[in-house]
Amino acid sequence: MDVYQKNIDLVSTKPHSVNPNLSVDCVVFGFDNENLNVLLIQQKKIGDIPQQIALPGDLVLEDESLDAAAERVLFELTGLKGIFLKQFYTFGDPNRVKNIKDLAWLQSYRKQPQARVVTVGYFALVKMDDFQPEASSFAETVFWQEVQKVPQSLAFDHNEIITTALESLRQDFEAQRIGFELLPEKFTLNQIQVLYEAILDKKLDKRNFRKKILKENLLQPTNEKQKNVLHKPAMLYEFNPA
Amino acid sequence: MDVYQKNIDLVSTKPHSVNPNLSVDCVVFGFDNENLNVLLIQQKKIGDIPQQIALPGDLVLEDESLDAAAERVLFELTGLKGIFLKQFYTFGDPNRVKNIKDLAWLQSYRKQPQARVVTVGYFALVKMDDFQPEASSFAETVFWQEVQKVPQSLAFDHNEIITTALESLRQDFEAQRIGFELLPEKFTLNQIQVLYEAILDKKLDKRNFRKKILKENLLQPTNEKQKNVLHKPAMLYEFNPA
DNA sequence: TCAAAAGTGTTAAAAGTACACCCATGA
DNA sequence: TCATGGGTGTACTTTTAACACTTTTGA
Repeated sequence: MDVYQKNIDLVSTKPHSVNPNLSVDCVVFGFDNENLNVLLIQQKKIGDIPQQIALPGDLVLEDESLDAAAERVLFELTGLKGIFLKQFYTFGDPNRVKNIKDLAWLQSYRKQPQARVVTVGYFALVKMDDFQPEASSFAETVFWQEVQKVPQSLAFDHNEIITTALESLRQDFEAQRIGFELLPEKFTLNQIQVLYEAILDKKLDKRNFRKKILKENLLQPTNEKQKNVLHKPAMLYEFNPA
Repeated sequence: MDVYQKNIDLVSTKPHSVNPNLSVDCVVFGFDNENLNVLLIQQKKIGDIPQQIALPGDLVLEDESLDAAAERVLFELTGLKGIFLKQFYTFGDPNRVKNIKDLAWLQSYRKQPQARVVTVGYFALVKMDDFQPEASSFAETVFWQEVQKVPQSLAFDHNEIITTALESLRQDFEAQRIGFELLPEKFTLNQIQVLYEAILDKKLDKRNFRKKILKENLLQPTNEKQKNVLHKPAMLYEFNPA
């Protein structure tokens, strides 16, 4: 049922005009069967100002929901779509886009570079080799960066946004059993363990981990094993939809 | 260390001007040793339009952080201060203030009644008798309403905001051991249990609950008992700061 | 003496934790 | 034959869950 069925149209702003005070930033975490990465862009070069590294993010359109804005902005900058993005926190320090390091970029890309911008943070978790990011719009390049190796000098307050997103990711991960989507169709138990260790950033006991994960009855063994490995080949499992 | 120490002042907006697109709404939960309540306001009467019930909330000032805005707005409408408010979600449906039922109020109180407004939700949990709310600004009255008895017809999307706030409250409550602050200085074990049951909205086993809560070593018995009760008087406990 | 809430223990099942050795493979 | 990661079981502790009767008080 549409709560707004009785609405009258009060919108006076032009369709597709941007709201200069409201943006979204997307923290897309990617797993490569080894490390947890985050998707970053390098801003296009402007004069002789050093190019900054940033999260994909941009202003929201006036007639667009926040969720839709996150999806659109991620697509425009990185070419990625079909990613489930979840809102996690809104960053509203009045000075968050007032640092001198960000001035040149703001003056080049924003009609109101002095405007206060509140940004709504979104995060997602994907399998890296399912997506081929391609830079466009004001992104010169797009790349995956290991979470532990993200430079401490991102544009705006993007380091803080990533830190907060990581906390939300871990909370969600411990609460629910998400994560199998991040593995190949067939995978070893050790691959899952590496995934869990990457996200939670701690070592887990092999035997206890296996007991726990198998007890959930979400995995079933295939009759295949690893090939061409320099050790005893591991059994391959698959996700059991049930 | 101040991240923004190198800032230059880029603000062109007038100090204390409001941002027409950004608001905060406060969901203050109160406990009266019996039920969980939520703090609501009744809007001031405008012509012959029915007065609506709403959450305390209003637009954010241009040079104000979101946290500060939540604190200020709550104070302006209800007189309450010194309450720890926690951000929980941002509501950004482009039509969330476009329902006809809200039109008269918007036209009376907003310079740009047609503006799209994104609202940042905050919640808090307090002991009801620590605070005496007093209506001011556009609130005609302020009152506590039992959570189960909140009318389904609040202004804007405030019913949805309360529902989401309740989920966040419960999540926080199960995760951490908050909640003792909501009781009188000396309290019975049953009072704590009633509090837990009110917040989590489910019955708990008396013996198991007592075992669990006492094992945490946060409570110590006083040598007082209830008086003038029509049954065996209960031992009074106090919070043990340690 | 009655009504009302206080107070109390046991058992069983489930979940978590710590820990060490043999196995299968390719080089 | 060696290096490498795969694979397995047990004992102990902690946590959770289910469940019923006696006690103390004021009316």
